[in-house]
Amino acid sequence: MPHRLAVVVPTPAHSSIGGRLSYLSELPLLPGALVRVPLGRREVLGVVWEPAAEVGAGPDAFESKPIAGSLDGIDRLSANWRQLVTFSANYYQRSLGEVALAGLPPQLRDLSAQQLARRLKRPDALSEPQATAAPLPLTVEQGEALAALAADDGPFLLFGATGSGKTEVYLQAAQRLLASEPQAQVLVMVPEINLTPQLQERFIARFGEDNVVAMNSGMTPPQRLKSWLAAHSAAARIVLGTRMSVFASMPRLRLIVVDEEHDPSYKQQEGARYSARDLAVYRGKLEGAKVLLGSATPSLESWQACEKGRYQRLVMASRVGQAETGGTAGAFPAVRLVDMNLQPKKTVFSPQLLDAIQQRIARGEQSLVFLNRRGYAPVLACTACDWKSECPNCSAYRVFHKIDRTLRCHHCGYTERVPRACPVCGNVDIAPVGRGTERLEEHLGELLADVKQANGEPVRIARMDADSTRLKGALEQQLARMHAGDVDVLVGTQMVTKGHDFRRITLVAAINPDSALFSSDFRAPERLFGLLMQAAGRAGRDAAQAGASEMWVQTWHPQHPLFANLRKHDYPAFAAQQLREREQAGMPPFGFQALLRAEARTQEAAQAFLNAASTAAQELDGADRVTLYSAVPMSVQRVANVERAQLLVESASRGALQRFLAAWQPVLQATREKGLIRWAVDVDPLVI
DNA sequence: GACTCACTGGTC
DNA sequence: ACCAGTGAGTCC
Repeated sequence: MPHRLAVVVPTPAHSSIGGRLSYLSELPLLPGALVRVPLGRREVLGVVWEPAAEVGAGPDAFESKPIAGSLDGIDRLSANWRQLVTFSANYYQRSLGEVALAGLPPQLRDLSAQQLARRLKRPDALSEPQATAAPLPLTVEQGEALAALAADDGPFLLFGATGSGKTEVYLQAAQRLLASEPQAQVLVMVPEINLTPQLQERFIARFGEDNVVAMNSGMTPPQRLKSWLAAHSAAARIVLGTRMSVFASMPRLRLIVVDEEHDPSYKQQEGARYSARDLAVYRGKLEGAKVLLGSATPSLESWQACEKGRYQRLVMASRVGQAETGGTAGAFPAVRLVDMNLQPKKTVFSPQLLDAIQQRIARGEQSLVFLNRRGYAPVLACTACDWKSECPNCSAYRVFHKIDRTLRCHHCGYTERVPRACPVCGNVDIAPVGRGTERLEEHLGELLADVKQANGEPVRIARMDADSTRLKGALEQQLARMHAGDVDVLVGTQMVTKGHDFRRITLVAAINPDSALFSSDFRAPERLFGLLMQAAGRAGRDAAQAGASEMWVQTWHPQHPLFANLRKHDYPAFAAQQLREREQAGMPPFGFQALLRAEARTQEAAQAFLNAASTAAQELDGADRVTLYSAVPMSVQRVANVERAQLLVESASRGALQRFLAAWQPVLQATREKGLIRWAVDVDPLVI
């Protein structure tokens, strides 16, 4: 046993063994090698992190165990990959092992050596890559974007209007790269699993099935292992995945595309809370790969980076098919604001909007109506006493789902049949309050009951949200119905506004987007503007109908400045206005934030931990360059009977914040509080 | 984080 | 006597 290995294993940062553990090995395994090692009574997967040392060279404070085996059949992970993991772990305050193992397919851990060997041996049916689709002709703007991409190092922000053909730019950028560098690999990230299939189809059509693999959490473990191995061996040229794929091992990575880079899904919301978009930029620099971020409504962080010259902006302002005919912003749907103050009380669909929808039905065109709330009603209430459908485990109401007569908590999942009578006073008259997509669909059905299509058939209304698409294949089926023109009006949550290329839609309506206008979350306006622009982009994608397309917004605040910029489809003006406000307030991207979150049996315990951590922090070097706010309950204070609180840390300097957090870590580990369940640091949080 | 162990309180 | 639930401690 002459060699000592430093191995990272999946342990949390706050567990006294968050760093490297040392094991013994007959062979001097090199950094990046995958090993199976004993940890307590279990056996876990680990990665060798440092060159092997002779036994006796280091301190012998504890008894090192021998490794249980090594995964010889798999190439070592590269120095770049390990550096990406090291940076991520440091930046997001997590252990090396947790980040490293999160980037590896779970089956590597579970399979025995023999099973794995069999997997590796299995010959891939190496058919000739069959690319069936030819590149599309480029617009002038697309051509210019590709030329700029080739001429510089980046990172690049492709600011392209919806329908301007960003995907074609990604495809051809990949194509040009692969043509000039036969060994190169490309990583393409998308925000949601839902968006992978259609993009995957386009990439497969262009590059052939063998060259493209997908990576997302919806895949089965064997599929994930297969994709990972294909990327790791560089057999797959293109990896298409969700945020987790930023950690895909790709030895010849030369281009990273982050589509819809503004999308909050790129921020992991539990465990290691990394931003895949930000890590993509870091990884590009590290590996010498170009980074191309794309969006019609970029994050203000990326927009500001362009203003400062850190990112290079590529602009595609016109829609494909309109640029050539000399069309301008008129090609985008006209924005119609409905002042709800002027409507009769309790109006859900204003008469104007209803009329516009009916006109579409008569012309055989489709409409899309969205409301950011699923279920029938967000609350059920007794009309006699003050009972409301509160969740017994959370500080939130359970949502009424009429379809199966249940009350469901959207936070902890607790579900019950709707009571026949009020559980407090016995009154049988309990009523839904407010509305979700189910109720909206029902209401619209009543309003349009007598309306007929041109052929005399009744109107077809469909609903699309997380509930209606839960079953396997349901989403595909609903999308197919929509594309086939079997639906006249589609009611849905914001999921209907993302990505899908519906050709026959000429009207999009936001029923009640006002809550975001006055939210305490400083990013709410940014998200709303993006959502509405994106939704508007669903309308009039077929050039012939573009002129008659409309985006309707029902609001109680038609004078809000956000809508003035929306009318003009003027993202740059909106961004400039928001950035001025952010700068004055010292908010991101001008200031930097981190949250310390705590979960405990009681709210007092959670806050006591945070306050103790805060007090201890005052003693640290560099504490004068950060601001620590007081502990506050989270907006949903209790989930599944766990009380939650958080503490905000701010600094004008990213570096100062990073240095402070690193110094704080051991203090946090040493802070004990009775009743505390767990805690975590969230760097660059999206939701405060 | 995953796991074990020791201890508690409730039940037949 | 036998559990489920919980809190504390360990893991190279």
